[in-house]
Amino acid sequence: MLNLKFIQENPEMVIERLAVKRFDARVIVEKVIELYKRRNEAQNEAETEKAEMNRLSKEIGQLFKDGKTSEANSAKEQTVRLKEQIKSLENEFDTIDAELAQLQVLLPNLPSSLVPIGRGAEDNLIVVTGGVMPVLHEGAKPHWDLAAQYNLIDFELGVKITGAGFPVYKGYGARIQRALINFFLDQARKHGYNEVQPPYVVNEASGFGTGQLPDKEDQMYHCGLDNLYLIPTAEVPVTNIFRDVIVEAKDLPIKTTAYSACFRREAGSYGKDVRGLNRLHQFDKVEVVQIAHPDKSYDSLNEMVAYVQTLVEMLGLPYRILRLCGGDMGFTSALTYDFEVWSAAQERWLEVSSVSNFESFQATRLKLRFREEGRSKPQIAHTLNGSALALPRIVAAIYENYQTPEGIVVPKVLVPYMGGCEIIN
RNA sequence: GGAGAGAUGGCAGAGUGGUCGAUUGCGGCGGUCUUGAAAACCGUUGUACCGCGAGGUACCGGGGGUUCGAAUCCCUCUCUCUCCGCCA
Repeated sequence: MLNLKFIQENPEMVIERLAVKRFDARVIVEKVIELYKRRNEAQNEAETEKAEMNRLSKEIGQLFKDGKTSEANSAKEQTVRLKEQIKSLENEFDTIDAELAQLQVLLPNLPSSLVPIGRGAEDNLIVVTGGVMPVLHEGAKPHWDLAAQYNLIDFELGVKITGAGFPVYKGYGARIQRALINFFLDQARKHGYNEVQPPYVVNEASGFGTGQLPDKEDQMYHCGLDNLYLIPTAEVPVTNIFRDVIVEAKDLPIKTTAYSACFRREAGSYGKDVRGLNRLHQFDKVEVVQIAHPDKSYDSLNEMVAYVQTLVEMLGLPYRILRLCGGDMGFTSALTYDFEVWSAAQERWLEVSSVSNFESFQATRLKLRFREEGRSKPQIAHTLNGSALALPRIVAAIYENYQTPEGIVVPKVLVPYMGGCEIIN
């Protein structure tokens, strides 16, 4: 979330930048400024009275000690009125403070100056295109047919056990999942990411820290009895490792990776988007997260984009990298690059990764700070994350792009992870 | 699930109504000493908000209460630990 003082000091800039995200912030910003001022006034008055109260209390204590009971008792009478005033000022402060907190979470993050103007997906900027488009043989099939033909994924069985969007992977279909997870984790480790295994269920504070709550609870599965949420991405538990933490500047950037299953309710999705592996309620993903110095966070972002690029290239998939326009970006992001791979039988691009710099937006919520050498005060850090990578659409593209009349060829880098299997048939 | 104990600064651990933002130890930082280091000794060492500043306010798990005054007393919630039971 945006810092209140920052909003108060730069109202026009906030309104202007948020217009890029097609968000009209004027009413909220003006309200924030007004409330902020009133809150400060209440705080100042309350604190003045409290200082007086503290002074009186000490005096009364001393009077009792000295045996001057009647003087002490008359001083006590003075405190009655003070107490009332303090109480009412504090109530006012609390009320305004709560209103401010509510407004504060309504404002999205400011987009970086690199963000293209635009309304939706059609306005995203293609910054890189790579890989070779495959030429499929006659009778090539979409991945859901291939999955059935080679007995790799059983969608109906998932429906029976749980419901739509929870497929059962079988045989080589299961093995290639595990192969991809291990491949991605090994690559991340080679690029300096520390591997962790986080919880798949998080509490409210964690959901708030990364920005899923309070607004997007309908996208997460909720365990009502315990008031916990199934994670929609490992970003949530991994980034929350650093909630309420002050790190040393010399340790930045802190690079963490984790595999997790991800759970998304995907309320409102329908049509061809949900066919096969295109959109699932449970899927596997390896995530990379960085905690960065504010001066260096865009270096981190570029590094992460370059890293994800190596992954799709090693898998030999045709891909493109998009810089998301203001209208298509997420609420919490300042700059986002999406990776899409070509799914040759569906003849469509599938999003497989989203790499974002959140700047101080999440870190402000998380109270994630760093301390510079010397005695300077802690400052808010920057956070970034990216999928590296999300499995289902990668699997869909591999099945479709690598299909031959003889079977599905296993990408070279995965063969060692598949016990030497070079073709699935 | 049953019974009990507890939650204090980076960590350990005192503090049961006032001078306690909090004894002390360890760790960290600075210094003395040393060719250098260690040891020893001395000093220093939380965070947030308000204020140009001097300074003020808040924070001893969260919330509420008693009191002129609460880390300390009361209520409540959450969490942790120990033992028993169950179980991967």
